[in-house]
Amino acid sequence: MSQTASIKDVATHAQVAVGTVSNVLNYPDRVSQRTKERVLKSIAELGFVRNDAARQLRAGQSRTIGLIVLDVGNPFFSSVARAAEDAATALGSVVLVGDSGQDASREAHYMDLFQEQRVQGLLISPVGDVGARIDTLRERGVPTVLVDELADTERCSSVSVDDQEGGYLAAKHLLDTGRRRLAFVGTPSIRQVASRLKGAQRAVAEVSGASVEILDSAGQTVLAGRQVGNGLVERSPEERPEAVFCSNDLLALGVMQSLTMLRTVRIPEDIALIGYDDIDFAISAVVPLSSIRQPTEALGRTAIELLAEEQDNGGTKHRAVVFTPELVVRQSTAGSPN
Amino acid sequence: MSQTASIKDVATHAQVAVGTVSNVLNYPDRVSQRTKERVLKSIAELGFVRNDAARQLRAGQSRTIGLIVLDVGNPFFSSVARAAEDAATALGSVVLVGDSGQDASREAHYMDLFQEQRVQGLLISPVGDVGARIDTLRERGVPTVLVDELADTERCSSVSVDDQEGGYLAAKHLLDTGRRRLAFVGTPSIRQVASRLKGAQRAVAEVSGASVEILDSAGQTVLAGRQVGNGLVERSPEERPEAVFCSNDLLALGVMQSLTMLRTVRIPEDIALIGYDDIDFAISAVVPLSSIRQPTEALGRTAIELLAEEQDNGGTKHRAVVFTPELVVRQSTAGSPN
DNA sequence: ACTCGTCTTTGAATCGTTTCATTTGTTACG
DNA sequence: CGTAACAAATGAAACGATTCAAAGACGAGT
Repeated sequence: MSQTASIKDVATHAQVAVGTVSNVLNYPDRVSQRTKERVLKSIAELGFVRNDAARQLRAGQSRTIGLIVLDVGNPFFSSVARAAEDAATALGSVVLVGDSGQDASREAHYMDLFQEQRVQGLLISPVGDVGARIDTLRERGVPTVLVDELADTERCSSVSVDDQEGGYLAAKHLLDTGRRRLAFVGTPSIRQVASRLKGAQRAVAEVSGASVEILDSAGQTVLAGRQVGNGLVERSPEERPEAVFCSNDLLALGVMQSLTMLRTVRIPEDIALIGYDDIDFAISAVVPLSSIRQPTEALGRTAIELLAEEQDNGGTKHRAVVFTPELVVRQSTAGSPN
Repeated sequence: MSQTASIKDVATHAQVAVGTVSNVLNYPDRVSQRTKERVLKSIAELGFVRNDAARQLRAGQSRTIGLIVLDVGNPFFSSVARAAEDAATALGSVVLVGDSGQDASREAHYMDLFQEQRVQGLLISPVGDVGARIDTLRERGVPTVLVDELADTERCSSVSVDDQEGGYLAAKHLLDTGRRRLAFVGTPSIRQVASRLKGAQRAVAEVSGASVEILDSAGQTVLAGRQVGNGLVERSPEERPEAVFCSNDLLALGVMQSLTMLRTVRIPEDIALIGYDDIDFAISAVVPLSSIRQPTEALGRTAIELLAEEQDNGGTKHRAVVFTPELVVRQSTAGSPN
């Protein structure tokens, strides 16, 4: 009564065979008008709802796509995730989002989970070394697309943004506006961050007398940025950098909070500040934040497209799509120092 | 070879019965040390991974909890979602997040999906009228907990925050600091927004000469806020409100962007501004934003707890937990007008 | 009346687990 | 030596859908 009705119950109720009910659901054209009506009526009366587990078991595959991101709280990733979800929905699939929190063991946990769920495919911003697992998945027919990370196209496809170029753009901009003593804030143990740093260092190397100091942050969050900012405020003015490049906007906003809190440091006059990602909140910061914009929607959409491609070609051909980031100048890097 | 191994393959390989393999996985104590080792070795060699669909089919229920939110891009909801995920993980469950985007049909879509997945339970911030569906789910043994919405405890449990009180606190604060002509920005068709408005109106009614104008926004996003803000900037100074209460922080940040863009309006001198939710970005806004803080972690955690309670008592008893919001004063409402 | 072709319907087999009543094996004790 | 008691291993049945070869229904053509 109150329990869920199965296809068998529907068949009994409508006085047809189970196969017929299944046909009504999956191949309506094969069933005569009269029978179809009767079956649909029974379905409605019993409140029948398909059991997805049974379907999947039979089909051998789910309609689910796994997505593992570094931090869902980060607007960059939530934007990518949303774009991926929309694209997947259009294809009749569902996206399951897992948050690794930049922790390799949580990442592994989600990979296990997704493998147990027999996902159609996997989108992942990797933390740990996932190469071997990706190989295993590919052998078993589960294509993987790296997100925000360049892949070896022998192995799998990827969508990414040229992080080194982004880092170069940011540092170049700071140098172009007259700053020489730069600081880089971030966690270089993360590959994207390391690349951005490398790009920045390349720009610095091009200008004589320019330098870049590395400030390792404890994470990539607003809180971590605030800690780094506090450290800067405590320094004597001459020891402070003239410009700070943060490896993402959350960090930059945190640094900005610390710097502006005590009003002893002015942005951009004393210290210029630039972030990365151009999240929606960058423009409405205390001092509107310059940043490097990444095409998040395109990333999410393309990731799903590449996955579909792999499914079509049986996971034999891989493609690496690389987008180019864009400099967005706002007040936080305006004018020049002195 | 490259295909996935089943429990049967493992059994053959380890020369035991399928039931034994299952026991190794689920009741290791029932199996002798020697057999266990042999089976585990086979599992490793074949790279066996449990098929979750088959497990669920047999079990009749999944380890999944569905969560439907109004907007994952909103830090309020992403924070609630994260807390719920953490709490669920501790219980060995997984949370599937669906974004209704405040659209009843997308909401219905996700409810269908979750029902097909035979979720353990459902957490939902409802848009449309979901009462009937919740009843159906309950009859079928799927408990529901309303999130950020007060429930009729005859029907289901809920976790919410006293929105009317929050609205009252916000408006009272504006009035206490001397403002009289208030404006409320939001979409009152959303219940939470309507309650906040009601609370604000109550506060206004207590002060003679005070008034509140309602500015209906097209959504609850930064963009919608910017549109409303543009409208305010265009008004002559005497037609502008002295204080603006936005039904969430995203709107408030949008309004702030418009107002500060042209520098003709000063915050808080000309117009005081207060938001709602106290998202992380409120503090780092152009003018640090006053807001009403909601206990998001507690909401998410408690939602999962209530779900667990319902599972224990068979969905017979329901409980409505209501949290109290808190005023957070920052610069955007400092001082007094004139 | 018979055959052929087309359209519809049937129901057993299958997917990969878990469960549980049985069987088999081992040890202890009278 | 017989058997009770317990531990370990077995394998068929069940979960609920989809698939597909086969059977059934019906009309048209000869």
